[in-house]
Order: sequence, then C-alpha cells, then structure tokens
Amino acid sequence: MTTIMRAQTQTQVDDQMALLSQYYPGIYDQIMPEQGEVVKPKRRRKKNKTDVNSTGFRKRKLSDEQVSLLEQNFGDEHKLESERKDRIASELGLDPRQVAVWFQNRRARWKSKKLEEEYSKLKTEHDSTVLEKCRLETEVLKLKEQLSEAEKEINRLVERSDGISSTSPSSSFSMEAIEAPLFGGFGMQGFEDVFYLQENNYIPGGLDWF
DNA sequence: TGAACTTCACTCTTACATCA
DNA sequence: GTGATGTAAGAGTGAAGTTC
Repeated sequence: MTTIMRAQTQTQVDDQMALLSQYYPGIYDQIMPEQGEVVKPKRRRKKNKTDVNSTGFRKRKLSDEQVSLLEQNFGDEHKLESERKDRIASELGLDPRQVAVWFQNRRARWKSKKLEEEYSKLKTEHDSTVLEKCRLETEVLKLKEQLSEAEKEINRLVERSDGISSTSPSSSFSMEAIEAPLFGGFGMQGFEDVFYLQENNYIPGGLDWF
C-alpha cells in the first residue's frame, strides 16, 4: 500500500469511526474502549440484533416516500453532486451519507439490470440466428436432393436419346457438353425442350430457382 | 506531491418472503 | 408454527481516479 493509500485509509477510518460512533455506539465502544488507546477497527463489522441508529431505532428500510423521491432523483440524473446530495438528504431527513450509499447501490442495481437486459437481447438474437441457420441448412439439403434428381433425369434422357439415334450424327451429344453450363452457373441454355417450365417458372415441390 | 473527495466492485448483514 | 433458504436492500471496505 502506498503512502497515499495509507493516508486515505486513515482518513476514511477516521470518518468511519465518527459515523460508527453515531450509528453503532455499542460497537464503537468495543473498538474504542478507552480514550487515547488506538484500536484499529476490524476488517469486517459484526452486527447483531442490537444495532441501532442515532434515533434509537434499528436501522432499516427507507420509507416508500423516501425511496420514491430518491428514485425520482435517480431518474433525473444517476450522478450525485455534493450539493444535490445535501439537498436530497435534508428533504428526506436522511444523512447525506445514506443518500450517497443509496445512489451507489442504485447505480450498481441499474448496471446489473442493464447487463441482464443486454444479455437477454443478445440471447434472443443468437437463438433466432441459430434457427435461421438450421432453416438454411435444411433448405440446402433439399436443394441438393433436387439437384441430384435433376441429374438423374438428365442422364435418363441422354441415355434414351442415345438409344434412339445411335447412328445419327448427333450421337456425339454427351453429358460433358451440358455439365459445364448446368453445374458451372446453373445455365439451362438448350434444355428448354427437356424441362417443361410453367409460365412463371414455378415448379411444384421446389426448384424455385429454375 | 499530497490531501480530500468520489466512484466502483466486492462483501457483509438484515429484513422479509417462500416453502417444506 | 417453524426452521431453512433465497433475495433485495442498506451499508462497510479498499482500491483507484479526480481535483485542487
């Protein structure tokens, strides 16, 4: 720990001891048993059911009205300047320290809630993307099947054509001649007579891209 | 450079709700 | 009714940043 840190810590300890004496006289007495005797406070406070605040009541929840006004102020601005803190504190009859703590906790809760919302949003987006991926993969499989069927049909037609005109000059017709345009770029030039296409090019059951 | 102050993350404690 | 458990809220602590 640096010298600064030590100094700051000591300052904080002093402030905290002042507050402690105000809010938790019992504990304060335990750690400051005698005048002049310096007893460092323990790292963690230990509270018990006898903890009381300066008004004699056990420290507890802020009233609905207090919370409502604090919420209202938090809605206006999440940061809390000194002047504003003091004003709110006096309006609500609270210690400025309480107002500061409330804002601090409120900011933490707000941040936590925001993170939760962001996570939820991202999860929804992720889920729908995964769903879309599945849909597209299914579509690809379907299209592959259709392509395979189309290839088989082409082979059948080519074989039939070979059988009919085995002696004609056009017997040199082969799959090599059609594979390039068909599989290279889904070209269908010269096959208008092989496939019957409806006016709108729609083929029931798929092959929409034809 | 150091003191004073603020903010933040982490933690503890307490009150309260729910359930077996 | 009661003890166990979970949760929200108030508050303490230390580190780091900012301002003067």
